Amino acid sequence: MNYSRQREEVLSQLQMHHDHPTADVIFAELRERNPNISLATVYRNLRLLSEQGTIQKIGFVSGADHFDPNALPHYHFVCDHCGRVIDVPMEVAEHLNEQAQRYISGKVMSHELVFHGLCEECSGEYDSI
Amino acid sequence: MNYSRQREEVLSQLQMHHDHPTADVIFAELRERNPNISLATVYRNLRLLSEQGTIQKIGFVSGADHFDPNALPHYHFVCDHCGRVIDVPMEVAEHLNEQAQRYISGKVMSHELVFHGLCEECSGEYDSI
DNA sequence: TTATGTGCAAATCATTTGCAAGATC
DNA sequence: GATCTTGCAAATGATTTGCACATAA
Repeated sequence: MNYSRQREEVLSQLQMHHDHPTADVIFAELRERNPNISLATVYRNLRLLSEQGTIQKIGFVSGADHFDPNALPHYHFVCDHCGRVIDVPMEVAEHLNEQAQRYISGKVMSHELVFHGLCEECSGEYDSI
Repeated sequence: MNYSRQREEVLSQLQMHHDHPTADVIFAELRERNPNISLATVYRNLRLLSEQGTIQKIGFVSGADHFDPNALPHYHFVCDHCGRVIDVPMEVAEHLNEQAQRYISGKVMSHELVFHGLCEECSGEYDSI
C-alpha cells in the first residue's frame, strides 16, 4: 500500500473523534479543509484501514456503518434515541466464548457485545416526558 | 391492523426456518407458491411484525437484515464465512448490564451478544486448506 | 515509468414510498 | 363505503465501481 495524503487525513480525522463517526461525517469534516476530497475516497480508505486492522468498522448499528479508531477488542454502548456509539471500557469476558461453544457445533472464535439504552443527553430529554 | 393473507404467509414462512433468513429469501420462497406477491409487501410485513413484537429484526450482521421468528431475548452466532445466523440457547447474562452501567453516564437498558466463528459446514471446508 | 490512488459519475444493493387498484371490516 | 393493504415502479440512502487523470515509488 502506497502513501496517500488523503488516507492520512482520513485516519487522523477519525482519531480526533471520541465518538465513532460514520463515513459521511468524516467526509464533511475533511471537505472543509480540502474541498476536492471525494466521498468515494473516504469510503475506500476507511475500508482499507479497517481491512488492514488499523481501525475498526462498526456494522451493528442500524443505518450507516460507524468507524472506531481503536481496533483492539472492546465493548460498545449505543443510544437508541440519537444513535451515538460510545466505548464501554469494561473487561472483555473471554469465558463467554466457551459458554457459547457448548451450544454450537462449529467453532466460536470471538464475540461482540453491544449495550443499548439512552445516553446522558437523551435520558435528560426523556425525564421531562 | 387488518388481516391480510400475505402477512400470514410471510409469518408462517419465517416460522418454518431454523436459521434466520433475509427478506429476499422469504420473498423467493413465497413467490414459488404465489407469483404475485411483491418484495415491498414482504418488507412491509416483516417490518410490521417486528414493530409489533411478533418477530425480531436482526440488524447486526453486515449486509441485509435477517429476521428471527423468536422475539424473546437470546443470543446469536454468525458464521463469518457463509453469513448464516443461528441461535445460541445459553442463559442471558443480565448482570452484564450492571457491569456496563458503571462506565456509562446514561441508562443501560439491554444488550446484544453475538458470537462469531465458523459454522459446522464452513469449518469442515477450512480443515482441508 | 509502472503501480497505486483520486475524483467524478454511474452502478449496485437494501429498503422505503407514492399511488392506483384490490381486499377487509 | 371507508379504511387498510397490495403490487408495481420510482425514490432513497449507503456503499462500490469504472475510468481517465494525478501521484508515489
